[in-house]
Amino acid sequence: MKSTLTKLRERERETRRNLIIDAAIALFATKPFKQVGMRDIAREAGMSPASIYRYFSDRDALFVEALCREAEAIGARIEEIAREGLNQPVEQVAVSFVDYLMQHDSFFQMMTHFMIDGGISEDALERFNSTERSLLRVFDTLFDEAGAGGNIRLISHAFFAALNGILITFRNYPGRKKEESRRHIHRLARIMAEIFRAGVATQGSGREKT
Amino acid sequence: MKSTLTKLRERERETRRNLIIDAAIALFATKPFKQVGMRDIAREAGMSPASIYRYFSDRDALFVEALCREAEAIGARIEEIAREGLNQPVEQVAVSFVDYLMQHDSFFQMMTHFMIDGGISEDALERFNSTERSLLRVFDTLFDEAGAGGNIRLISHAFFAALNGILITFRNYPGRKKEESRRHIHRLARIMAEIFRAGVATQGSGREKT
DNA sequence: TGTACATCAGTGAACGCGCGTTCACTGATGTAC
DNA sequence: TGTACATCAGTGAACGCGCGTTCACTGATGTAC
Repeated sequence: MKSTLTKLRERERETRRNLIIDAAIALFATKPFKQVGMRDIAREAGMSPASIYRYFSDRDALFVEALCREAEAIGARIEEIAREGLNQPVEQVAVSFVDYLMQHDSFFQMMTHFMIDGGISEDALERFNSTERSLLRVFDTLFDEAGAGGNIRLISHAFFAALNGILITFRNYPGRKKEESRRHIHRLARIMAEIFRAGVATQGSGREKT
Repeated sequence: MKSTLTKLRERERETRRNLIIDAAIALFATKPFKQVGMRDIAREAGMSPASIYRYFSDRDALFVEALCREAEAIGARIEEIAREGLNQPVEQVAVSFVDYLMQHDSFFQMMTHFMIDGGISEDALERFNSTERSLLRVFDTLFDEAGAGGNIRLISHAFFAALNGILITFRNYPGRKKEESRRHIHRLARIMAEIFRAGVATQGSGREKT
């Protein structure tokens, strides 16, 4: 009897927790990552700032949770696109990936934040990483099915990194309107995919000589 | 007479200014970008924090100046490597580029900072951008001389972005020691170069269909 | 040569603000007997 | 059924701290006459 009751309570606790994450995500759609503060999230979630700390040890823990949830969503979407098996899965994935992250700008900012500024807590980092790894795995299978030669793991790492790089470098390329940037990024993503398909097919990249 | 005097004064002013930038750069070698504050720089330059504001309108202005100086250094180095005309210029450039930025970690952090977090002053942004453009031009000529087909500008954009992406994604890949990360990044840079050489030669990437 | 005034570099201390986080407390719900 | 106590969610206000930036002032150097 006791156990069912505690279970109930835990479930409720879990929903509360998710509610907070939802609030954060909702705000990320509104303004840039760095401008989303604990007070904002509390207001959005309909509670006091102090309450959040009953569910998350600190800001990073909450943000990592949100980030991971999003990363999983991206992974699922990519997987789906790859599985639909159109004629050019790599191109499709590339464009979808960059487009998604452009559409969810705060998440990209958050991702780079965690990647660049070190000093995250051990747990958060572990959590973030396992998510990143599973995202990379999706890219692995993509190139596997595209019949890439050589070290597939390295190629998919390179591809994933390349797409991130496109976003970082040209997301805010100044003197360009938003729509122009989008087009440019799309074009670069497609070119990147083409280059990878061609470059990967013709040679066994990734044989480690060292 | 007056003009020579004012010129003298201006020159002195210029040296002071450079001295401050030097101080900032020296600190960047010591600790991460975000941890370098105005007080630190002042101490390093041997002056009071308030004095810095006689030479720079604000923090961003100073940092952009430092960033641009570094970017020019990188550009020069890349150009030299490309000009030395060894058998694999693209690979060489790729590896040198990522290695340089790993060795000057704070600059990479600074670069991404300016790229990701918008809201820089108009002038700073303009300054930063012209430097970025000239760096991109170095990559342009690299691919030009490598005999790339298609739209060279787009290819070099993609390559530049890809290298940035490698750094961002794997610079701090956790669970890896620093030396391992370095090796992995080097390997990815080399693979990226190989893929680009192969992928760019075989097809005319970048024909805009849209 | 001397005096009054303008200009400008330089400064330590203080301001101001944002923001994550904690404090001390309230109120509801469950438990023991 | 009632009473005393434990547990836990929730909270507004306050704390604390970092840090960019400004203030009010000093001192040296140049200029005018």
